Amino acid sequence: MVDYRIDDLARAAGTTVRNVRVYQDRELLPPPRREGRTAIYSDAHLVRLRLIINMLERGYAFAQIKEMIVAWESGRSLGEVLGLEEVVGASWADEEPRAVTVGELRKKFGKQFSPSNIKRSIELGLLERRGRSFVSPSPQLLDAGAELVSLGVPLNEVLDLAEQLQKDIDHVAEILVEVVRKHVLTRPVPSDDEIPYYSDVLQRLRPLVMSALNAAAARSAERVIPGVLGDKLVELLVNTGKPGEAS
DNA sequence: ATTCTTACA
DNA sequence: TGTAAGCA
Repeated sequence: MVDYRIDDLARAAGTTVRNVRVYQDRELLPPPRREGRTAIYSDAHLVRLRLIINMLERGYAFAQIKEMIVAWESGRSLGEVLGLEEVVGASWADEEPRAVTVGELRKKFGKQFSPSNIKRSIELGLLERRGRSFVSPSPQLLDAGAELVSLGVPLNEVLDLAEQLQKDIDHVAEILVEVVRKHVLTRPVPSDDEIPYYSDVLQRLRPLVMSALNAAAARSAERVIPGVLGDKLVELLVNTGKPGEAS
């Protein structure tokens, strides 16, 4: 474990002793360990200090940085901090696998519920065999698919879509995670006092990726749907769809 | 010699 | 954010 005196810490982070003291007074930096009269900082402090400086450079005010840190420490996800949770709804957080009967699947997919489509769904991980019936690892995905089918999209193409979506999302998620790994989790083997921080980051990675994907998808949908369907059609659909809420 | 606190600009 | 005085 590497210790720093205040001067070492300031140098390592590329700031001044004075500023470190200010951040400390403002409670942006956790209280250092005390050895007699002098303050001893750890790598965790350095990581935090770099975060503070980074946010300052990006124009955040002290109060905002503190909010972030408090939220972080109280164990809330970044999504919650940014208020995305309300937009997303709790549904994105976690979903439980659900048992689905053959009868249910028949009802949802009608005569397109064929052995070959079942086989493909299983290959794609959309369904799992449980003896005579099935389990859906992601009921949301299943429902979304069922809705497309009920709208008249052939199940074959829905499965094509699911496969493509899976690949694309995997790719994007990998990029996000890799960026975090590269810039935040910089050590292959964290030191003892970094371990809490690392596990914190890992724990937040999942909700973080989901928030990011959701936000990006929402923006993308707004841009792409009118382009594909044509502005007039969308306008018509929006106005007739929710008469009460249409602006 | 260095750090810490307080205070002022 | 920098600087200074007085202290441990």
